[in-house]
Amino acid sequence: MISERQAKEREFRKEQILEGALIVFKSQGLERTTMDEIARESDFGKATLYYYFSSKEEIFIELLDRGWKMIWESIEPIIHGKDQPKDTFINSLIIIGGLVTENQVLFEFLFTAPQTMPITLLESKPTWKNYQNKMYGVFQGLLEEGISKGEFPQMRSDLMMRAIGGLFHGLFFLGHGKKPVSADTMEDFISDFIGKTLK
Amino acid sequence: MISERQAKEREFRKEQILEGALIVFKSQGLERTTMDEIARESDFGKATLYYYFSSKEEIFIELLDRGWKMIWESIEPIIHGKDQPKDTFINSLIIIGGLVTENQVLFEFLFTAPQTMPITLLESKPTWKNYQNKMYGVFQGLLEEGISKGEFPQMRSDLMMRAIGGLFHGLFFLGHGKKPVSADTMEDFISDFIGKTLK
DNA sequence: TTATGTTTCGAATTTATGTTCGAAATTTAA
DNA sequence: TTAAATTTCGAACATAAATTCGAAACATAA
Repeated sequence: MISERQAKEREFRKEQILEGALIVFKSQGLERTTMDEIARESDFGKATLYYYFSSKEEIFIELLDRGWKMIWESIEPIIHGKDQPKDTFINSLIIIGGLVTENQVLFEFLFTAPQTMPITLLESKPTWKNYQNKMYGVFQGLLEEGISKGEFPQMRSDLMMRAIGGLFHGLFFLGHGKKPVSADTMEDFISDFIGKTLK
Repeated sequence: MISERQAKEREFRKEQILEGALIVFKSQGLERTTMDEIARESDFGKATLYYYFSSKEEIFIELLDRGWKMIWESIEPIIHGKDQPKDTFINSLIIIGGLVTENQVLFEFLFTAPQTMPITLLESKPTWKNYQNKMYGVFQGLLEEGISKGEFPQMRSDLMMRAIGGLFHGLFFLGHGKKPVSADTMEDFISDFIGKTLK
């Protein structure tokens, strides 16, 4: 039988492991990350990792699930608010921008990990993918609504969605050199680019 | 001693191997690609691959080198032409767009591979990276020149470069689902987006 | 034809690393 | 205090896949 406190400690240790794993995954990617490195980084024995997680993939997936859940939950209230599409859209982007600057390492991982992931991990219909789909769906819906109401200029919303996906990606990488963006640049970027393009 | 014809045949076989490797790398990434698969795809024995290349990484690098060389050489004449910055800029993008639609598989690889690549492969200052840097440098230079001449609206050229990097990336992926873009979409995209934003 | 150079590849070798095992350490609760 | 439950982890195991080996096939040129 596990007490409340024990459960909390167990959860805390999971988080410690996830934190260490994030650092390694972010710099090495799924394949090149070894359980030895995660163990070293999180300061547990390698076998202990298997006490908390059943495999390396599970750790990876859990990072994505928790991260995307956080994103979704942070924009949900705004989405369900009563603002006009354009305001909802821009406010959501600003919220996400804020999260990103708070949490560079995590977000760089969230936005880039899916591209380096084996297809098998997508076929299991993971939780994080649902949140991601919901989010993209909402954004595209807002764009379309905004266009039909004349709040946005006439444009192909699917193309614009591609651009936005690319833009968020571009926040982290210039060209393909690995040079993370600063908080200021991020602010500038949103107000400058989104502002000019959509207003 | 190797005759001219032998050299050509050898080069041809290298190309066969690279062609097979591209298919596998593109769908599996560097890590999950096995020499067995490259051998099967290119229809050589596994050991034969080592006769032509010294390692799996070398094959990967050679694909990047040849690809980026091709991009650079295709825009170089335009860059050295006498057009105004804005025209040079847009024409270069159009050229690249053309190459991309001709060569989807290769370009998807060229634009996405660097993100999945171990840092060690970047530390060796590879040839392809030089071409890439030259290209980005030229683009940023054109932007700055165009801004100062009033051909482009006032903007922060470094931010716009980030956007452009992201846009090219976004051509291939919507969100993070692996759904390559069609040739038409690509056309639309360039004329629609670049047109609206820069003109 | 034959000797020399070139190319091919199946099988063996090596290495890296994900996962499991089993015993020890620690914590909990009576 | 002590026994049961929980947590920890070093060492062993298993496997996949990169690379090498060595011999055979093939081509070339005298």
